[in-house]
Amino acid sequence: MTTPSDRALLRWYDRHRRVLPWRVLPGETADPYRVWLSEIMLQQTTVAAVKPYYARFLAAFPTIDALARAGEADVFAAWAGLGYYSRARNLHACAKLVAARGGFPDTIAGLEALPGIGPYTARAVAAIAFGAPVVPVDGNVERVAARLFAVAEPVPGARPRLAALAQTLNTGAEAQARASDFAQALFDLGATICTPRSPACALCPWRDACAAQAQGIAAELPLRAPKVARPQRFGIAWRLRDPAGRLLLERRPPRGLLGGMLGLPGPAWTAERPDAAPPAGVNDCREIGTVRHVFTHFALDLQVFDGRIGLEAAVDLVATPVWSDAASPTGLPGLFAKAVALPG
DNA sequence: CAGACGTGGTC
DNA sequence: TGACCAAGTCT
Repeated sequence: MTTPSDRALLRWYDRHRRVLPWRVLPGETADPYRVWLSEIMLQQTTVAAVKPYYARFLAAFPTIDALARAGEADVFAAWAGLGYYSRARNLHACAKLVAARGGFPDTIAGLEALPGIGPYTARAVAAIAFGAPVVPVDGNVERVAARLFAVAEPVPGARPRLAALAQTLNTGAEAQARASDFAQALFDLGATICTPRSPACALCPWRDACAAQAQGIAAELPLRAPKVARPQRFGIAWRLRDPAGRLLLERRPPRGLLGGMLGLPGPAWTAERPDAAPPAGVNDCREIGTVRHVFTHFALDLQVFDGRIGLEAAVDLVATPVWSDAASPTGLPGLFAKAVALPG
């Protein structure tokens, strides 16, 4: 067993670093706005899923000022499909604050005080955009640390210990001098070598320093607390058109599930299959099919119905009616995009 | 502090 | 097919 060498990791990074849209090339200066935007999008979200959203977002909102000036509905529409929609609300609020103060704060405390920025993102932006010598601890770094130090305690309980161990990795002179590269080297190591299922230990620059590799348990770490079962829920969604053929949508409440997003109207979702009686003022009701959708903490069977409705009845049915002229409206979260796309 | 909070890809 | 997981944060 050796000690994990910051120099060895950086040498590996110089040869194998991923090229990503939000990542600058060697010698270029990072733009805090782009670093921040990418970090928010990447929270609990894969690189592949983020790439097209990042490109569209940057085209629509090229600067923090452009984003700050944008309308809330446009920000939500650009985020639709990416999930965890409180990120979009906090993103916009954060942009307004940062634009008003003339730029991002460059300290961890200053960053963490902003909406949507927690311990991880504050350190990621501080390291990547401002060169602060800190180790942002995400799922990748947690996994690397759990294996490197053979931590057998399960997460999330082991999180504080893993974070403390991770901070010991950047104490070398090269890691201090190249804080941005060092943080991203840890991400890349976790994403391409020290992967969750079948780690490529033979290719790892820290192979000789890895306690889990020495014990032959690298692939088993980190241990996780047992998951709770996902309950099943049922719901109904109405695809109602007015006499002009426009589709009735509603703006959902700002907080909670799919908060702030557009959706199809329908009764609250329940643990039992609901009665599909059409609301008052709905005519020519017809069942189209069922959409199955899995959220983080429950699964949903959503029965989809078509029908016709008048303008007055729509106001009674929906708190905030939004009429869509488009044949297939965009800007909907995944669940309602599926329901709208259901052939019928 | 444990639970809420989306979605799509992988094995 | 289903369980797991991905650059977490908020309450």
